[in-house]
Amino acid sequence: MNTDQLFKNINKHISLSAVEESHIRSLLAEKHLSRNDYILKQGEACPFIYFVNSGLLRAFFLNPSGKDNTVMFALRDWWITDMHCFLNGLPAMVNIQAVKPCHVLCLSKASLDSLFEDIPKFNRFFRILMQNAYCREQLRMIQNLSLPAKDRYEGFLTKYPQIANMVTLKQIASYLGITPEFLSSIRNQKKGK
Amino acid sequence: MNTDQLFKNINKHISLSAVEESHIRSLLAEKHLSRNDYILKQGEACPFIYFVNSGLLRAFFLNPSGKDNTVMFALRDWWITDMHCFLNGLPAMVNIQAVKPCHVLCLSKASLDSLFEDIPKFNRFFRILMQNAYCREQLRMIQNLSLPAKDRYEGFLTKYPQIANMVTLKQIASYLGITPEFLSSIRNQKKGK
DNA sequence: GAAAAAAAATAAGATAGTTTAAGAATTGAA
DNA sequence: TTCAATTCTTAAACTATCTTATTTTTTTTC
Repeated sequence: MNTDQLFKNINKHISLSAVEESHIRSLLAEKHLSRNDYILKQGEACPFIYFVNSGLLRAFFLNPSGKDNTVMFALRDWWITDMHCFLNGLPAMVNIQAVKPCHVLCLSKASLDSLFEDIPKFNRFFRILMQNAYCREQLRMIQNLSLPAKDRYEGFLTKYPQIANMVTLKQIASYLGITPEFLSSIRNQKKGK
Repeated sequence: MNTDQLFKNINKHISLSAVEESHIRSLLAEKHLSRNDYILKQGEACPFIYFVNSGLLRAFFLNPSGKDNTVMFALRDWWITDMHCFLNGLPAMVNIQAVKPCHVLCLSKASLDSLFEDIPKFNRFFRILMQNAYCREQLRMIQNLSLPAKDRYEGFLTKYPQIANMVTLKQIASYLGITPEFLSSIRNQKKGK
């Protein structure tokens, strides 16, 4: 199991001893996903948080009438889960699916809780993770509220150029909260200029 | 300085000794705000996080063309700041203004950092605060993307009935990302039924 | 490398939400 | 208590975005 990327990620914020690292390693499972595989489905239990070693995942919500809304993408070096349901032991609200073949490391809720107890500074690490996630989400909210679709699209291209290159127009539209047809027409306008 | 509410808030997640409580108390300042007073203005420094002892605050973003978007409200027992700018020492992106007269406790970034060092379990407390904030924001994002304005309005009334009673229609519209005129017409439709 | 499947483009008609503007109702400050 | 300011309502014209349907292009699979 390759955990280099993971510990590079964690050590950005706290420093772990070799013993602590190997303790964490003992709590992890790994999973290889093919394109389109699901690691989480709406309505099912959500006992894991995933660290992305490689590949690209997409979390999305299907509303009762089948409309697809992308909650987030996760590239290499990102953490992903349905946080609310993971933390509170609730059935998942969102689906998480591999957009590209993925290699992920899985940490269960029980293991995470044990880390908070056994390695107290892990609280600090996760606090920073949550701070960043909250700020990112808040910024997205401000932009969704204050900008028209075209500007949101340009913001997305600037902020996540790698992701923009790996996902379909449909998935970008679903992230921006517009229809693929409308995004297609936005692209077309831009070309015109 | 009345800190009962504050420690009730903190002790929901960690338990503090009397010594720790009085240490925290020594780091706090308090502030009384009249209606419409600002505790934060876009572009200015954002060195504090505020705990609301009483009253009601609103954080909002004014885009270049003057459109007002409400980022959050904060009632008694809530924490509020421009989190991204507070944590990273950046000029504020949002304004925070008293909707009703307020009594708030102020904690500086430097004091918060010192708490993370001196009372390590404070990391746990703040982690949980950030988890909740992130999940709340994510849920709001899903609803904004997947629901029409009328449903978002009903969701707001159900989730925050107290706030709905204390703020203007204009401010609710600004939170929902629609114009006051359109919210007024939604209200009118509902009355019709 | 060809057939099948999925994605993207295009276009016309429909709708949710905005803009502007004016009058009615509330609210706040003196 | 009154007056000025703000907020709320209403309505018509307008626009961004959606829906539906068809065609073209790209991708996947056998």
